Amino acid sequence: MPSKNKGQVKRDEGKIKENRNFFEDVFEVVRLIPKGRVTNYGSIAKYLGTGLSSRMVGWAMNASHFSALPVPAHRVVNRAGMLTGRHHFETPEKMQQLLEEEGHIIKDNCIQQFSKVYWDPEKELS
DNA sequence: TTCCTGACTCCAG
DNA sequence: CCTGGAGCCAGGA
Repeated sequence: MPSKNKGQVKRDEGKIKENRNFFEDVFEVVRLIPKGRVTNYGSIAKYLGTGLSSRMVGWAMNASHFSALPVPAHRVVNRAGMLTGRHHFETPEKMQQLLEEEGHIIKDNCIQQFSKVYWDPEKELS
Protein backbone atom coordinates (compact mmCIF):
# COMPACT_ATOMS: atom_id res chain seq x y z
CA MET A 1 0.00 0.00 0.00
CA PRO A 2 1.28 3.35 -1.06
CA SER A 3 2.27 6.39 0.82
CA LYS A 4 -0.79 6.75 2.97
CA ASN A 5 -0.12 3.68 5.10
CA LYS A 6 3.54 4.31 5.47
CA GLY A 7 3.40 5.81 8.91
CA GLN A 8 1.07 3.18 10.21
CA VAL A 9 3.04 0.25 8.90
CA LYS A 10 6.11 1.62 10.54
CA ARG A 11 4.28 2.00 13.82
CA ASP A 12 2.88 -1.54 13.72
CA GLU A 13 6.23 -3.13 13.08
CA GLY A 14 7.79 -1.07 15.78
CA LYS A 15 5.52 -2.26 18.51
CA ILE A 16 3.55 -5.46 18.41
CA LYS A 17 6.52 -7.76 18.66
CA GLU A 18 8.06 -5.74 21.44
CA ASN A 19 4.76 -4.89 23.00
CA ARG A 20 4.15 -8.26 24.61
CA ASN A 21 7.67 -8.43 25.92
CA PHE A 22 7.35 -4.88 27.07
CA PHE A 23 4.36 -5.57 29.29
CA GLU A 24 5.87 -8.73 30.72
CA ASP A 25 9.18 -7.03 31.28
CA VAL A 26 7.50 -4.20 33.12
CA PHE A 27 5.72 -6.64 35.41
CA GLU A 28 8.93 -8.52 36.04
CA VAL A 29 10.89 -5.42 36.91
CA VAL A 30 8.16 -4.19 39.23
CA ARG A 31 8.11 -7.53 41.02
CA LEU A 32 11.84 -7.20 41.59
CA ILE A 33 11.38 -4.00 43.53
CA PRO A 34 12.35 -4.86 47.11
CA LYS A 35 9.86 -4.31 49.88
CA GLY A 36 10.31 -0.91 51.37
CA ARG A 37 11.71 0.56 48.17
CA VAL A 38 10.03 2.38 45.28
CA THR A 39 10.85 3.48 41.77
CA ASN A 40 9.32 5.63 39.07
CA TYR A 41 7.86 5.11 35.61
CA GLY A 42 10.64 6.82 33.75
CA SER A 43 13.35 4.60 35.21
CA ILE A 44 11.53 1.46 34.22
CA ALA A 45 10.94 2.78 30.72
CA LYS A 46 14.57 3.72 30.43
CA TYR A 47 15.73 0.38 31.76
CA LEU A 48 13.69 -1.40 29.12
CA GLY A 49 14.78 1.00 26.39
CA THR A 50 14.48 4.73 25.93
CA GLY A 51 12.48 4.19 22.77
CA LEU A 52 9.46 3.60 24.98
CA SER A 53 7.68 6.29 26.88
CA SER A 54 7.01 6.34 30.60
CA ARG A 55 3.31 6.66 29.82
CA MET A 56 3.40 3.10 28.58
CA VAL A 57 4.72 1.92 31.92
CA GLY A 58 1.68 3.45 33.55
CA TRP A 59 -0.46 1.77 30.94
CA ALA A 60 1.22 -1.53 31.73
CA MET A 61 0.45 -1.02 35.40
CA ASN A 62 -3.18 -0.62 34.49
CA ALA A 63 -2.98 -3.98 32.76
CA SER A 64 -1.19 -5.49 35.72
CA HIS A 65 -4.56 -6.28 37.27
CA PHE A 66 -4.97 -8.96 34.63
CA SER A 67 -1.65 -10.54 35.41
CA ALA A 68 -1.69 -13.98 37.03
CA LEU A 69 1.19 -13.12 39.30
CA PRO A 70 0.91 -10.24 41.79
CA VAL A 71 2.44 -6.97 40.71
CA PRO A 72 3.31 -4.47 43.48
CA ALA A 73 2.17 -1.51 41.44
CA HIS A 74 2.06 0.63 44.58
CA ARG A 75 5.86 0.68 44.54
CA VAL A 76 5.81 2.61 41.30
CA VAL A 77 5.23 6.33 41.52
CA ASN A 78 6.08 9.32 39.37
CA ARG A 79 9.47 11.01 39.38
CA ALA A 80 8.54 13.28 42.26
CA GLY A 81 7.45 10.41 44.48
CA MET A 82 3.81 11.34 44.12
CA LEU A 83 1.12 8.65 44.20
CA THR A 84 -0.45 9.66 40.93
CA GLY A 85 -1.93 6.24 40.29
CA ARG A 86 -3.75 5.74 43.55
CA HIS A 87 -7.17 6.12 41.91
CA HIS A 88 -6.54 3.00 39.90
CA PHE A 89 -6.39 0.79 42.98
CA GLU A 90 -9.32 -0.85 44.69
CA THR A 91 -9.66 2.26 46.77
CA PRO A 92 -7.78 5.56 46.53
CA GLU A 93 -6.32 4.94 49.98
CA LYS A 94 -5.09 1.46 49.17
CA MET A 95 -1.84 2.55 47.55
CA GLN A 96 -0.89 4.82 50.41
CA GLN A 97 -1.88 2.17 52.93
CA LEU A 98 0.29 -0.47 51.29
CA LEU A 99 3.25 1.88 51.21
CA GLU A 100 2.80 2.87 54.82
CA GLU A 101 2.74 -0.80 55.78
CA GLU A 102 6.13 -1.10 54.15
CA GLY A 103 7.48 1.70 56.28
CA HIS A 104 7.01 4.70 54.02
CA ILE A 105 5.73 8.05 55.18
CA ILE A 106 3.16 9.61 52.89
CA LYS A 107 2.26 13.25 53.03
CA ASP A 108 0.02 15.04 50.55
CA ASN A 109 0.22 12.01 48.26
CA CYS A 110 3.99 12.26 48.20
CA ILE A 111 6.49 9.77 49.57
CA GLN A 112 8.72 11.52 52.07
CA GLN A 113 12.45 10.85 51.83
CA PHE A 114 11.74 9.56 48.32
CA SER A 115 15.38 9.75 47.29
CA LYS A 116 16.37 7.46 50.16
CA VAL A 117 13.96 4.67 49.26
CA TYR A 118 14.32 5.13 45.53
CA TRP A 119 15.28 1.95 43.71
CA ASP A 120 16.89 2.36 40.29
CA PRO A 121 16.52 -0.76 38.10
CA GLU A 122 19.38 0.29 35.89
CA LYS A 123 21.62 0.46 38.89
CA GLU A 124 20.36 -2.47 40.94
CA LEU A 125 19.90 -4.88 38.06
CA SER A 126 23.07 -3.92 36.25
C1' DT B 1 -9.87 5.77 9.77
C1' DT B 2 -9.36 9.91 12.70
C1' DC B 3 -9.48 12.03 17.17
C1' DC B 4 -8.97 11.99 22.13
C1' DT B 5 -7.14 10.63 26.42
C1' DG B 6 -3.80 8.93 29.85
C1' DA B 7 -0.83 5.67 36.65
C1' DC B 8 4.80 10.58 32.64
C1' DT B 9 8.68 13.70 31.75
C1' DC B 10 11.31 17.43 29.97
C1' DC B 11 12.08 22.15 28.62
C1' DA B 12 11.01 27.01 27.98
C1' DG B 13 9.10 31.27 29.76
C1' DC C 1 9.97 29.17 41.73
C1' DC C 2 5.87 27.68 39.32
C1' DT C 3 3.10 26.92 35.06
C1' DG C 4 2.19 25.51 30.46
C1' DG C 5 3.08 23.14 26.27
C1' DA C 6 5.06 19.46 23.56
C1' DG C 7 6.66 14.66 22.98
C1' DC C 8 5.70 10.16 23.81
C1' DC C 9 2.94 5.08 22.48
C1' DA C 10 -1.09 2.44 22.86
C1' DG C 11 -6.00 1.67 23.08
C1' DG C 12 -10.88 3.00 22.89
C1' DA C 13 -14.94 5.62 20.72
